[in-house]
Amino acid sequence: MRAWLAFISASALLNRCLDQQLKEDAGISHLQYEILVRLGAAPGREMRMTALADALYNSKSGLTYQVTQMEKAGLVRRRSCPSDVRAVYACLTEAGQALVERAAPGHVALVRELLIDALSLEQLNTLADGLGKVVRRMLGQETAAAGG
Amino acid sequence: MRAWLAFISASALLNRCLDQQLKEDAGISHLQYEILVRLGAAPGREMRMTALADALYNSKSGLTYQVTQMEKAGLVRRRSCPSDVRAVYACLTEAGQALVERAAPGHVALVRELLIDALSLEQLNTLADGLGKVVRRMLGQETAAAGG
DNA sequence: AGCCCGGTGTTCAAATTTGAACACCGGGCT
DNA sequence: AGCCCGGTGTTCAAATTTGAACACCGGGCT
Repeated sequence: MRAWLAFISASALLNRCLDQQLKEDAGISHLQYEILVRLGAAPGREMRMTALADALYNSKSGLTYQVTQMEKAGLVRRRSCPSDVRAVYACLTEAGQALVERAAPGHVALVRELLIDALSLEQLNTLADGLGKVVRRMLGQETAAAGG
Repeated sequence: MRAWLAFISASALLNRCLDQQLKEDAGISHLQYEILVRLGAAPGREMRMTALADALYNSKSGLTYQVTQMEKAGLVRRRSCPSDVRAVYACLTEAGQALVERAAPGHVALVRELLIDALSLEQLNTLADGLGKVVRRMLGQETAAAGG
């Protein structure tokens, strides 16, 4: 179970550390940063609320809260969908775009320092392959796992 | 950055899934389960509050809250230290011990199913070595990272 | 003995997360 | 057209987390 212990420790520490840095650096949480990044990478810089929640493995209500906060801060804007009245798009504003661009270098550098530089290229590839498979398995059998 | 993406995805999914199972299975959160396990493994089934918080990479106030909750549930008991009036020990009660023993098999089985069984022995060793190194590096330079 | 720095665990308010309930709409069926 | 199932995003209360402030004590120094 050495792998498991290392995994949860690394996970907790990395999250804590990155959250800290982003908060000092850009005044946003790691989750808010991820929201900005996803929106920035999406076509038209906008995404459906549900799609965004799924991409971040976050609850719908949690996302509603965060988007509301970020809208107050001017980083994001809500837009309703013309073809489906129920749907809501979250759009990246220019201020949001500017903030990601300002925060990204430091964030990427810290990830590199804490994770990438600690490992060999081979270790990184193994880690990416292995955890990628873990993620695909979990997404494929969420109900099976809950049942058994 | 494939490794990084896989890592945070796996981390979020695993945590969510394990939390879910423990809540259904034993009525406790993943954090509470970890507290019980650490106490169970400690000599005398007790630990200083600060030592416990450090071991779980948790804040002191967060631990105070959780221990209070668990004390109400009868899983844990507070004991003050005779040699240092400031110190407080959290001790595992018999009910707490019984709960871990009841919850552990299912938890371990799920970890095995979701993580261990998805990977080869070689992948597991690489992952344990790599992430272990990451953890040691982070613990060694927490202040350095905050400064740069 | 007296002072002071650093460590201990708790308290508090504010922020965030969680999950259930909700209002509302789309689309398939008759 | 009318019904109904399932999906959309939000609201709400309760639980939890966060971080600063706090009260208190230990131990080294004089």
